[in-house]
Amino acid sequence: MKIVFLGTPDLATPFLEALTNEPGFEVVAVVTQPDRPVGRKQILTPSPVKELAVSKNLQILQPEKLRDEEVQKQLAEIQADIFVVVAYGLIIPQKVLSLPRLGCLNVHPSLLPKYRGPSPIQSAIMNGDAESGISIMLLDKGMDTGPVLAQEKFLLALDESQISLTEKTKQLGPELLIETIKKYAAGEIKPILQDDTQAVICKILNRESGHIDWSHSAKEIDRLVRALQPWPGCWTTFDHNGKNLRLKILKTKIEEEKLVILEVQPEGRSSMSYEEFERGYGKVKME
RNA sequence: CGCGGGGUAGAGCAGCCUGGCAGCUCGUCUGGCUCAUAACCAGAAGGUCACCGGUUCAAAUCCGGUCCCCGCAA
Repeated sequence: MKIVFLGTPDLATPFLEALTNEPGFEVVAVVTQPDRPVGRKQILTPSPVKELAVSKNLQILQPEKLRDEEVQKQLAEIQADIFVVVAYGLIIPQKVLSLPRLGCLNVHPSLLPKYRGPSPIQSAIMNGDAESGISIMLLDKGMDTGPVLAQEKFLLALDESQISLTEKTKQLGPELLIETIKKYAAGEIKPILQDDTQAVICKILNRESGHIDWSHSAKEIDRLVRALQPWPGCWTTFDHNGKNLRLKILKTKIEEEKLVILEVQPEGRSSMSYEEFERGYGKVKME
């Protein structure tokens, strides 16, 4: 089976890894976002998926847009049986979706139709859900609206974080994906349409999403911190010798219904425990 | 050359603007108090003020350069 893989961040790499290791599967091309300038020095950096693809000597495509006709022609010539999309991050036009014989399969880290959209992992934690999961679905023209082929459900830990939930997805997802592709290709799966009335749509996150509103409850703030770490991260500001500085809140916990701040990082400084912070900066008013 | 903050005792910070004894909170060590303690009291050790050069009677502080860490932005 000839597969084209579309993905970009670290989350996508174990899926590509699993596909390349599976006997009978052949990843004939990898599509990932163009190298982006990263960090303070704006160094042009390849995506994690690209790095993996390079190490496996796979053909790589990095179009700025999939709307580009030249790219579409290239993808058509590959004559893939199926496209697999994991956190690609760019819109895939209808024309491209209809290229492969078996369609375009997507891994989405939530129990669709819950958390359609770009921040399913963070949303599940932010909302304090007791369970979440992974869905394998067929892409159609809507955003995460296509029929579902398989789902795996699991419980969330009380201190579940974006990091741990992402890790869970990386551990459980690839196997589910491989199984699903096999069964689907064999005609053993009947795609189940999503119940649009149950759909929950999550928003794209940005820096401001992590700006802590101290009028919120301790539990809400704790969940926000767990959901947004490491990106976009939670922060507040405080006054230090007349300067208003930003303070990243890296780690918190709930103790006796109260919010306990465990680890912070002041602007211009490295991360430190809250005890250390308080020793040096004194009691500060966060706003 | 995208914008900005920082490097001072083991940790976290002040001091720099306006040059003049190296400070604070905590930790460590010693002794005391206590049934006991992370508490309290008394005392002590611990510093190449990132590095290199310049100015000066005198530099953590002013000037120039180098290295390293970080926030914003992307």
